Amino acid sequence: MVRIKDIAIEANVSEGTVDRVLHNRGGVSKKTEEKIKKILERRNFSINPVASALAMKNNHNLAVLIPEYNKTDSFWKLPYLGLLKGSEEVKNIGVNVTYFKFNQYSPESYVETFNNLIKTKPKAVVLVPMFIKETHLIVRELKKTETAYVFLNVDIEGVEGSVYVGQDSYMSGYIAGKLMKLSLPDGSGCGILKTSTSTGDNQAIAKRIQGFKDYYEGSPIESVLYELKVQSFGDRMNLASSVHQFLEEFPSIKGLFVPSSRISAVVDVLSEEQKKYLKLIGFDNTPENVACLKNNTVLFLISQKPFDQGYEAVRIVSNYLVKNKVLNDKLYLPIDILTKENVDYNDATQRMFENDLKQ
Amino acid sequence: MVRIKDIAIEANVSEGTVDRVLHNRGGVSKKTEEKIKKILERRNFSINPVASALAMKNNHNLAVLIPEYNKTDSFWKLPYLGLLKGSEEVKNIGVNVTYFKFNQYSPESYVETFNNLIKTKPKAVVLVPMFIKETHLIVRELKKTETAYVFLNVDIEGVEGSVYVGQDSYMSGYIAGKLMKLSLPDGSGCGILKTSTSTGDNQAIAKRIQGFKDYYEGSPIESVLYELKVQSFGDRMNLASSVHQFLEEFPSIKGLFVPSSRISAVVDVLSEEQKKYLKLIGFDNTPENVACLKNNTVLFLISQKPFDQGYEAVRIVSNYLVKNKVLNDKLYLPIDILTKENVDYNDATQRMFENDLKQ
DNA sequence: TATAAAAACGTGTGCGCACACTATTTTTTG
DNA sequence: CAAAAAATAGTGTGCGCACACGTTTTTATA
Repeated sequence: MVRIKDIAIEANVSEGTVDRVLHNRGGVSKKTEEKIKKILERRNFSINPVASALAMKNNHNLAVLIPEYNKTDSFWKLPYLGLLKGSEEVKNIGVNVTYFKFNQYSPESYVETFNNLIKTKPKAVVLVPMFIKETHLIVRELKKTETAYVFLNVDIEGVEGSVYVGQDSYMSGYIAGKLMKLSLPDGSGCGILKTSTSTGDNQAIAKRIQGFKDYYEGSPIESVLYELKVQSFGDRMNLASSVHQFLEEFPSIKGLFVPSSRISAVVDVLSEEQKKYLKLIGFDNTPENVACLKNNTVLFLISQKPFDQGYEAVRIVSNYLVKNKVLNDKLYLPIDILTKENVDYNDATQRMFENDLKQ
Repeated sequence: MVRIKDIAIEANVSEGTVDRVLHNRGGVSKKTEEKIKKILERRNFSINPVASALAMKNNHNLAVLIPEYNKTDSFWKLPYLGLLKGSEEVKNIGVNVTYFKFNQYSPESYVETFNNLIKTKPKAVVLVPMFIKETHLIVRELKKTETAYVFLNVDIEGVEGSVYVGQDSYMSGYIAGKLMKLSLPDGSGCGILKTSTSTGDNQAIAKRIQGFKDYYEGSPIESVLYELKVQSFGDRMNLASSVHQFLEEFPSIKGLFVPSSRISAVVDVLSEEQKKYLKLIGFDNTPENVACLKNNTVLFLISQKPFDQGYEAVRIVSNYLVKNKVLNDKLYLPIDILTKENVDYNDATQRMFENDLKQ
C-alpha cells in the first residue's frame, strides 16, 4: 500500500505538498506538481478512503420522515427496515441517520413531526410525502434552508427538482395487465377491485389501474374489464357481499386485479370454488399476501420492493453528501413479479437483515 | 456519535479499560465490566468501523478467480462489474480486492491462474469453479492454507463446507415451466432446446431442465414436452435447419424453452410467422436477449442477476473478514422474471454503475 | 539593494480506535 | 506485616489522511 508519505519521500517534498497536489489546493509550483503527479501515476497511488473518512470527520446528519407502523398496518415496516440497513452501512462513511415518525392518517402529525425534524438542522432529508398540500410547504422550507431531500415510495408531481425513489406505478399496473391477460383464456372477463377511500393523497393506485387498463386496451385480443368499487377492505361482511354480487352479475369474469396491497382480504371472502377458477393478481409482499401466494390462491404479486426503497434512498442521499454524486430525479426500483416459487428468494435480503437485528 | 472516550469518562475509567471490555481481552474486574457494559448498552455504542479499520491496519486482501470476457462472449462481464462495485464499497472497511482471470474453456488456465493467485496469500477467495476435478484440488489447497472461499455463479456439489452465491438453478427452471404453461393454450406442446456441448462442468442447465420438466409433470393439465439437442448455438445454418425440422415434425409445439443464455440465437433463425405464434422463454439478460424481449419475440427471460451475484459475493466475504459474520452455505439470489416492460427497471443498478465507471 | 508581498513549501495536530507497555491496586505467601 | 505475585487499570503511540498554521524561498516594488 503506497502512502502519501511514500510519495513525498520519493519526490523529495513534504506530505503537505503532496496533499495539495492531490486535492488541487494550489500553492504548488508547476515543476513540482508535474513531478509529483508522475510519481502518483507510476506508483498507482490512490487515497486510502478509510483514513480519509476518519480525518474528514464526516459527520453528515440525515433525517428521515416516515409513517409509523403497527401490527394491523405493517406496510411501512419494510421501508423502515431498509432504511435501517442503509443507515448501518453509511456509518462507514460518516453519515448519521435519525428517524422521525408520523401518523399516516393525520396531516397535522405530518407537519408537526417535520417541524421537530427541521430543528435538528439535517444536511438532507428522506421523506414520504403523504399529503400534497403540506408537502409543498415542507419543500419550500427545505429549499429555503438548502437541505437536500428525496421522496420515498410516494411521488408528488409538480414539485420542481424533486428526487423520487420508488416504483413506477403506471408501469407496474401495465405489467399486471400483461400477466393477467396471459393467464386468462381468450375472451374471459376481468374485474378490478378498488376502494373509494385511499390513504392520504397517494395516487399510486390510480396510476396502477391506468396502466392495467392501457395494457388491456392495447392488446389485440378482445376482452372486457369490469370495475367494482368497494367501501373498505377492512369490513369483511360488506366486502364479501359486494364481491359475490359482482361475480354473479358478470359470470365471464375469470380474473381479479386488486391494485392495492389488500388482496389477501379479497381471498378471505372467496368461496373454495371461486379460489379455484379465479386468477388473482395483486400488490405487495405483506405476510398475508405472501401466504396467499403460497397456498395458490393468488397467482402473482407485484412487489414494490419496499425494503430496497428504504435502503437505496439512504444510500443515494449519503453518496450525495459524502461523494458529491448527483441525485437523479427518479430512481425507479425493479418491478418484481412474485410467484409462489420465487417469493422466498426475492425476500431473502430483508429476512437476513431481520435475523441479524434479532441477535 | 459516541466514542470510546465518552464511555470511559462516563464510567470513570480509562479508554484502555473500555477497550478491554469491548474486545473481551480480560483483565477487568467483574464490577467495572458490568458497569461499562451497561453504559455501552444505554448509550447504544458501536465501534466506529472506519477508525477501527484504520487502527487495525486492516489490509484484508481478497482474491477473485473469474473467467475473462470479450465481445463475443460477454456473459462474465456482469459478474465482474458487480465484483467491481462491491470492491469499491468494501474499500471503506479496509478490504482490498485483486482479480485473476482465466480462460473459461481451459482447465489448465484455470489451475495456472489459481497458482498465481495463491502466491499472493489472500485471506479469502471468490472463485467461479468451472471445472470439477480441478476445483477439488484447489479447494484442498485453500483448506490447507486456511483461506476462506466462496463459489460464485457455479455450484459444485460434494465439496464439504462450501459457500455458494448464485441462483437456484432447479427452481429457476421450475418457474420457467410455470410461466410457459401459463402462456400456452391447454394441450399445446412445448420444445426444449439444449446443446450437446456445454461449457466446463457446469450443471446449471441440466438442473434448469429438470425443474422445468418437474413443473410440467406436476401440473394437472395434460401437455407434451419435446426435446431437441442442437450441435451449437454458434453455427447458424445448422441451428436453423435443426429447429425448422423440429417444428415441422411436432406441429403442436407452441412454445420453446431455451435453458441456456443463447435464446437470441434461436430467435435469429425463426421465420416471422414462427416468431408470431411461438412463446419463447429463456435465460439471462445479455444485450442480445434483452433486444429480443423488447421486440416481442421473447416473452420472458429469467435473470440470474449476475451483477448482483458479484456484488454480494464480495460483500459477504468482506463482512466475514472484517466483522466475523458467518458465511452461510448458500446465498440464493432473487429469481427475476423479466418482461419487455420491466427489464429496464431491473437492470437499472448495473447501468448506473457502468455510467459511473465511464466518468 | 533593501524591503514588502506573494508564492511555495514544511510542520503539527487530531480524527477514533487497537494494542503494547507501564503504573497502580489488590491478593497471596512466607 | 512485608515482600512478591497477580489482577486490574492507565498511558502512549501509530494507523493514513486533511487541514490550519508557520516557515522559507522567490518575485515584485521602491
